[in-house]
Amino acid sequence: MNENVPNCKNNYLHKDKIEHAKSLLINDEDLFFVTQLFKILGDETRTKILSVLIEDELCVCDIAKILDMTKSAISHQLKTLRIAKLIKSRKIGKEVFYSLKDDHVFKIYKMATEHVAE
Amino acid sequence: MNENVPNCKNNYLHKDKIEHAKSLLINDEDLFFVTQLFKILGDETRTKILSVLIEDELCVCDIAKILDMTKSAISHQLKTLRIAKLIKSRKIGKEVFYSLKDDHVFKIYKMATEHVAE
DNA sequence: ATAATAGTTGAACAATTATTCAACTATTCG
DNA sequence: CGAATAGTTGAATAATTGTTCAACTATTAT
Repeated sequence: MNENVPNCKNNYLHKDKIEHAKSLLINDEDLFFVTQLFKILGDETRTKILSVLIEDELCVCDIAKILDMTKSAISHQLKTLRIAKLIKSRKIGKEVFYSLKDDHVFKIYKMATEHVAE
Repeated sequence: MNENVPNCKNNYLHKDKIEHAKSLLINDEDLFFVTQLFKILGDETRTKILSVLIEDELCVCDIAKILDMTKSAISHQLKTLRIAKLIKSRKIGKEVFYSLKDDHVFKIYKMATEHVAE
């Protein structure tokens, strides 16, 4: 099943190292949620949407205009962002206004930008 | 081309808002690099690899054993992480040891975990 | 009530990508 | 040298996913 098990003669040599590293392995629950979050942030359209919502709420149509994309495409991505609890919405008449749920995401972006800036 | 342009009667109403939001739109270069980084972090295998490299370098075979995956799969992902400059490698004999390049990534993870923890 | 508009939704399509497989290189050891 | 081992690589496959399209709901205005 796993080609590696019978090989790697140095197994005994690195054994302690491996055991210790195993204890550092991220647990399944954290892994799922953190990876999920990064997957959501790893899309250009969603990043753009979040960036224009920094200071104020916007309706779907506004966002579509700013990004020069269809309302449908934007709506799909807004749904993804809403399910991930990164944004929230409120309806006024026919319009639905979206805004950021908290500033955690921007701290993450800021940190990522710092990393990238090097 | 864009279904939205002729619609959205409230254009005049939200005009200032839209213009201001446009100025907040993340620029193309930052967008590319930040999204690229998050794409790389948005994979369970890569996240696991980074997590086991927190404290010490490991060879490909060690990582493969810890994650119970083939050396080939691990090697492919290590290459991705190396190209993204998240890890570095050094060769000793037949073995190639991989380690984190800096601790930026873990600050990002830490922040993401905090976000997720809510 | 009818028309117009804002937004949502599901299916289809296209593009991306993680893993597998097999073949390959490089290094060590007998 | 030849055998064994660590790791890499490219092609193929399978799964995921972002956008489009068309049809739909909900709200407003005439």
